Amino acid sequence: MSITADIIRGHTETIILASLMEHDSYGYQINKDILRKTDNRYELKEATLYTAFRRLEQAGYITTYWGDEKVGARRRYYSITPEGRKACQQGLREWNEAKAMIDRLLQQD
Amino acid sequence: MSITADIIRGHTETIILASLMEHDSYGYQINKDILRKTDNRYELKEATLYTAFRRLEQAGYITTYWGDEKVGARRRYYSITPEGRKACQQGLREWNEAKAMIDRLLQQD
DNA sequence: ACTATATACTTTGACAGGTGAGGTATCTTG
DNA sequence: CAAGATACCTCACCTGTCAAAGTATATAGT
Repeated sequence: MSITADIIRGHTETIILASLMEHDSYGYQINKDILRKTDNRYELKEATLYTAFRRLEQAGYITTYWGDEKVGARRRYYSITPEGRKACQQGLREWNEAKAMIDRLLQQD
Repeated sequence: MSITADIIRGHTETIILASLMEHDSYGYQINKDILRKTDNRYELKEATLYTAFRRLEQAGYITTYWGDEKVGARRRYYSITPEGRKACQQGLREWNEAKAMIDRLLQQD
């Protein structure tokens, strides 16, 4: 596992939820959005992405439906639920707390 | 695993190295330092701490020696090596990069 | 026509770090 | 003398990540 992935670990679900907060989307698109937002520095591995979707669905944080593409590959769209929105906000709060904590632990004083 | 632990995952080694950057120390003390620095909000589990020591030693980032306590339980002290200092600085750089990336991915825009 | 590339989703098995639970031993305090 | 703090260690298990493989459609280049 790359170091970056290990650092990201634990934020994957919140990152996906944050992306779905903007609008419904599908796996491939979400990953491309992540790639764009990070200036091509990071994207989730497919297996990681899709297993995260399963967990989020199981938790009731997202729902899913098939797109009605006439051309190209089929797309499975995901929609965030009210519980998912709460979980996203909670994840964001936890991130801010963890960030402050780690910053304090790593700063030389 | 607690949510916090999952977020911290991947920083454990850098946190320990950062602590040893200040001065040689031993497991129990390092953990108490972490607890103090985070206002009692976080400490490593013992198993996590000691397995991390083994990894860091194996990687050549720390060396170890027994303290010469006349009273009380024996203490195994750890000392950071030049390679460990480099790894700590590298870990700090990676943390700052990852932090900026996650911040961008989680911010609503 | 064929090849490569991009889009798009899925499953399987393995790996690595974190952790609960258990153990050992010493010292201090009530 | 029991309880709690100090101090260390190991094992088995869990969970998220990921490499690898597979399926299918569309497009661009040769």
